[in-house]
Amino acid sequence: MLEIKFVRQNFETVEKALAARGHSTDLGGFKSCDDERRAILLELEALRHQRNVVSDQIAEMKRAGENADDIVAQMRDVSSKIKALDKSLAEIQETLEQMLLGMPNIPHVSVPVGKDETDNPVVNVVGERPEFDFEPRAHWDIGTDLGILDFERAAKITGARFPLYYGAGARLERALINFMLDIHTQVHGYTETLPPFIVNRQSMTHTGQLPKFEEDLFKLVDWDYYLIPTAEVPVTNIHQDEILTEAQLPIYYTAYTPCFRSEAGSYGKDTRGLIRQHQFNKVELVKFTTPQTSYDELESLRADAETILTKLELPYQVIELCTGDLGFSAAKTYDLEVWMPAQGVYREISSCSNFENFQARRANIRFKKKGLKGTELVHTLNGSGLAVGRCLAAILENFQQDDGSVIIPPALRSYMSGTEKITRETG
RNA sequence: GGAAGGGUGGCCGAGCGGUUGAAGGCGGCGGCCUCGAAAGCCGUUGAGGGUCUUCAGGCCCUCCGUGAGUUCGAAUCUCACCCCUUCCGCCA
Repeated sequence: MLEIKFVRQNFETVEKALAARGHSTDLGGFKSCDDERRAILLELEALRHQRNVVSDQIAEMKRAGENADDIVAQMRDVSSKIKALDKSLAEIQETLEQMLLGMPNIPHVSVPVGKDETDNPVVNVVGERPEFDFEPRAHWDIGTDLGILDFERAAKITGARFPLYYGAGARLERALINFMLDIHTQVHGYTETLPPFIVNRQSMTHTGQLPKFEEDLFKLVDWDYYLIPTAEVPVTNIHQDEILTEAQLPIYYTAYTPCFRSEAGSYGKDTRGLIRQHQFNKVELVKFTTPQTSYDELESLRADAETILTKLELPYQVIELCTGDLGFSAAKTYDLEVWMPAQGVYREISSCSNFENFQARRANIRFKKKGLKGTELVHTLNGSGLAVGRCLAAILENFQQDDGSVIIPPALRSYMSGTEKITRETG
């Protein structure tokens, strides 16, 4: 959420920034609401002041044994006025709040201007794409033939876009999760967390999924609870309504969780394979930092995610999201895209973002500097480190052999009891 | 699900319907003492918003789980909800 004062004082900047995102906001409505709110507030505070002063008078008169019936009667009037104003203030405040909750973050100055994903510049290309002397097959064919993936039966159990793994496939997924968590905790200094997979409406609002993107979420019937679309939601909300000390920062968390997304509006997209599922596994990285360090922290967060791809020997590229493709809450985002030989394209496998204080303001996460008065909002960041299902898909495709088997990347073998290869027999 | 108790400032904890923004303690900060430190002593120390001012700061409003209500006046009374603890029942 943007600060109301900031929007008020930097109208043109905000308008321009939101336009660059392709966001249409009627800021005129905001202005009149904001003016009205302050007018009401002024009047209300004056009346409250009067009430406070006179109430003290009444107390004194009563103590002195005097009769205060006259002013008490007067105050009855003032009180009902206060009540009425209170109500209109609450209403206008709610309207204003909803407007602010619906406004996306302002892109960082370094973010390239563009209209959609075709304008995202490639920052870096890493690793050697594998050469095949045969036609590389898609991971869904490889996995199904090996007997480690079963999309048909998954559809019987639930429906389309759900995964079912067997044997070495299930084990590979688990190995990837453990591998990623171990690297991030033991090498990169993140604290492992295992958060709830279901969160309440407030948590979803804090990180920006609500109120605008309700249709992307799975909601529980009869509960105001939602299945998490990413660990970002529960983990960022760990510190909601807290005042941290500067010495505590930065805080690094990593979490494995399943993620649930309705994928509304993506019917017909990536209908086959593990790329777009309603349920998938992900290891997430989350940081809480001071405003001064957050952009350095974004670079190191991205490097932490890249480490996983490098160790797995998967070719990938780094792109920077342009203003038109940036997510709602993000000020700056890098995407990591892994090479998928069968499709001949790079596919997103990680998204690393700095939200600056956008989420912190919604979630009320602040910190205090030693010896100084007042508080400051922290900056929050997060990134996938990595999406596990897509990672498994990338391994199947990049490490596939002519005979339909798949080599296990060396870095993972110790997590697979030394298994070097998945074959039809071992699968 | 049944019964009881409780949610107060960074933390712990007191609080008669009217100088209680809130005693006391811890922690933090400043000072005294000391070669230095500890201990001890003294002082200081919440957040959000509005408004005035060149700044420092002044003035005002709000906040004692959340939301309604009673009252001239609510941390204090009433109701509903949420959360926590303990006991009983059930259960992975």
